[in-house]
Amino acid sequence: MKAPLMTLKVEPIIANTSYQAVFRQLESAILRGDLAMGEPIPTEAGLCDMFHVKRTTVREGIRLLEQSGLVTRGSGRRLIVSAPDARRSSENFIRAATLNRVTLQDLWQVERELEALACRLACEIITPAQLDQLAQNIAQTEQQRHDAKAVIRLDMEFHRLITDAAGNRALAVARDPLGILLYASTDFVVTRLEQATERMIAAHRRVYGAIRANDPEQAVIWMTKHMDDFKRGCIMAGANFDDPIANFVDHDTLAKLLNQKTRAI
Amino acid sequence: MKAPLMTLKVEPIIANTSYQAVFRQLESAILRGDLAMGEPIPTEAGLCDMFHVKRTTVREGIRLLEQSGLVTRGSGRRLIVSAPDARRSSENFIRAATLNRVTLQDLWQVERELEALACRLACEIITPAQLDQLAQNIAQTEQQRHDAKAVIRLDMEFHRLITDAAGNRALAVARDPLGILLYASTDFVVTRLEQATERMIAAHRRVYGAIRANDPEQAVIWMTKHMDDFKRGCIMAGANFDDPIANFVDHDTLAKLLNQKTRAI
DNA sequence: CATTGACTGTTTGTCAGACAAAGATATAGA
DNA sequence: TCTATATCTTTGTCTGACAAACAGTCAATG
Repeated sequence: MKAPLMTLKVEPIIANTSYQAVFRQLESAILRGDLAMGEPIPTEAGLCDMFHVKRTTVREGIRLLEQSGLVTRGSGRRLIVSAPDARRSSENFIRAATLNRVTLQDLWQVERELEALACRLACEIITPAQLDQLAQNIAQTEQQRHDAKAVIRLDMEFHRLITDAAGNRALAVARDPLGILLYASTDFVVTRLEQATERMIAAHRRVYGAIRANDPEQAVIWMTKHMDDFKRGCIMAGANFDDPIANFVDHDTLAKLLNQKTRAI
Repeated sequence: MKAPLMTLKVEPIIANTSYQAVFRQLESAILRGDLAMGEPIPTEAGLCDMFHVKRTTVREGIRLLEQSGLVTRGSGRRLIVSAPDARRSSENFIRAATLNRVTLQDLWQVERELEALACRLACEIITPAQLDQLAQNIAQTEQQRHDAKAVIRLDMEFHRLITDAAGNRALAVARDPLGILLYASTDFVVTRLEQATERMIAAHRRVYGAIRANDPEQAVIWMTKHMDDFKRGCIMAGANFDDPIANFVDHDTLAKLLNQKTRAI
């Protein structure tokens, strides 16, 4: 009697609420380009008229829009249409990774590959200005080699500079959160192993040299060594690579890293 | 006169609203584990008491939480705490990629690398059951080789199966949206080039064989060939790889792909 | 003339209270 | 014990209101 119902293939009923409908329509309008980037969205009162719902409903829909990064707060109160930035993607990824028990190993494996790709791509198209930035980064790292926090920050920046130089926006979006999460758990490595910093600087110099010389193979080789070194350092410092990242990163650290300079992709 | 002000480094003032504060606190509670996964969040009335704000404010905060994927609708009306799933990450990435003018080339370069990584990782730990699924997928593709839509779907599934078999959650989250976007623009390749499907099937068979034989190198080689083939096919079919993906994918197609089977990560 | 300051209307953020409908729970009847 | 009904909770939406922040105008001031 009941059995047939179990075998019946049905789609779950999606109870669409009004505020979700408001969100979907505004989302479509933005993706379609009907709401121009940089322009403010209509006023709440205006949206009320358009959708024939009350302000409370409109506002709840706008909150969904806000959190998805399709509108941001400009100087005034009005919300202006904008493209979701890397920071928001990173936030999303970090939340998902933390709660889904992603391990340090998981992150590292992917990051290792993407860094290599970034090196390869960067070789061909890196600009002199970007090369300068890399050189400057290395110089700063050498100067502040005894300031663990500064070293971590500069290491993150080094990798981010290479990713930027690769000129691949998809890569930038994909790698950013990995880098943030991975390096958020680096501090104990740098602080506990004196040589770690020195090895890091040496590796950075090699990678820089290879990219400058437009030698993708060498760049990839050294970057990979650098990443392997990183893992070895973590393990020597007592990290279990199969532990979920939530074990390594406290939320304060993460929040600070996330709120660092945001780069438009 | 004005110059000094321009050089003064100041941070823009962020006017924190109450509903954002509600969101942040609930977010923290979830990430910290104070609100257990699978449990419903407190009722709106309860939250009003806790935060000393009115229901409208609480509700707007909850909308932010909802859109970030930290709560989902269960069977009832109550919102239950949950980890953001791959689908949500994909939605976010797709929005960001579309609006930031990510090109087909960008996507393809990253996807190519991640597919290779997935193959390498899958070799070591793939289960017999997962191998069976791959074999079954290939068989189905052969059967339905003349149904373009089915072929695309099965191709997507093939790559997803390999990613799953790689057992790396970070990889899964990173690759999923790339796959969706990339294959959302494949249909014209398959429909215009008769041989495309045949070459695809052949490549899939090779990759499957290599993974089954636990031969990472061969698996990567064939997967890479497969990806290169894909690009060549697109270009032969008239696609300009440097065009933003928005040019290739219409929103309806995308919506359908996104609403396909969601897999928990 | 450029700047400042006050005035005005608009828009947003928050509050207060209300009600219908959908779920959840309890209660009575088989 | 199980089922069906009644009752209570909770959510989604509406109504109306108000203070604070913002944009614009326009006169006063140096």
